[in-house]
Amino acid sequence: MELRHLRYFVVAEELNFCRAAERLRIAQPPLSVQIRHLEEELGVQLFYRVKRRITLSPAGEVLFSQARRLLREAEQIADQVREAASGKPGRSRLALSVLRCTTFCQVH
Amino acid sequence: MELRHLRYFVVAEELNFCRAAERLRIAQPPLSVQIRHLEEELGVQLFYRVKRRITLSPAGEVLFSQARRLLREAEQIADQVREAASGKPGRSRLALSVLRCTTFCQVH
DNA sequence: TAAAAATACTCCATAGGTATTTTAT
DNA sequence: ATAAAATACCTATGGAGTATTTTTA
Repeated sequence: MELRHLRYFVVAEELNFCRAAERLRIAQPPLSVQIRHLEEELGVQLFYRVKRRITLSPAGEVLFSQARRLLREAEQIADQVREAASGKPGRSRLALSVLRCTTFCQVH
Repeated sequence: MELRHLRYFVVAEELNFCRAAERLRIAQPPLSVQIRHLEEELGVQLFYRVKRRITLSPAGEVLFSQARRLLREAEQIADQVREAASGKPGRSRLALSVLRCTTFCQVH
């Protein structure tokens, strides 16, 4: 599983694959393929495909909220790293939130 | 940035690139290249390369702890999704911890 | 001399594109 | 007729390997 799969998945959730592909600036078939790869790797069906209409499966709903969170955290990490390199501690509310959450997770 | 970069990076941190590459079952040059790509994308130096000896930069240290956490969370997400698909709520301590942390992060 | 990182290629796996088919509006 | 997903096939980007160089211990 790569972040690319999750980036595609979270966009694909709220639209049909055609419009999602447009948003992602890729063609529709590659998007369908990547979603299928993700499903195969997880061993789980993420979308119900019924009559050329896609809807999220329960597992897909779990992945949607979690994937969105993970992608947001990945962005925050990149920001933190850049801040650390620029010398400034950069105590933004966002960065602090991440730090607090990290501590919370490590404790539990 | 992809999870692959972070997987390579966290292994590379604790060893020299040669031994890290062995652990990752890839050759040393591709590992060096991927680390460099990560540095280029972040626009940040992660390792000090002094006299063919590598050490973590401050930004690298930030990334190390955060990347380890993100990779762990990615694993937990995959587990959660598989559990959701298998029908069982699967209230493992790990899964609960993630859920709690998610709530915490979303609130703040 | 040995050991480790970087450089310069070569190769190939696979992400992404194009064309087409299928199916349900 | 239209629109959307899937299938088949092709292309090409870039990840990974091999060989070599550089540098330091």
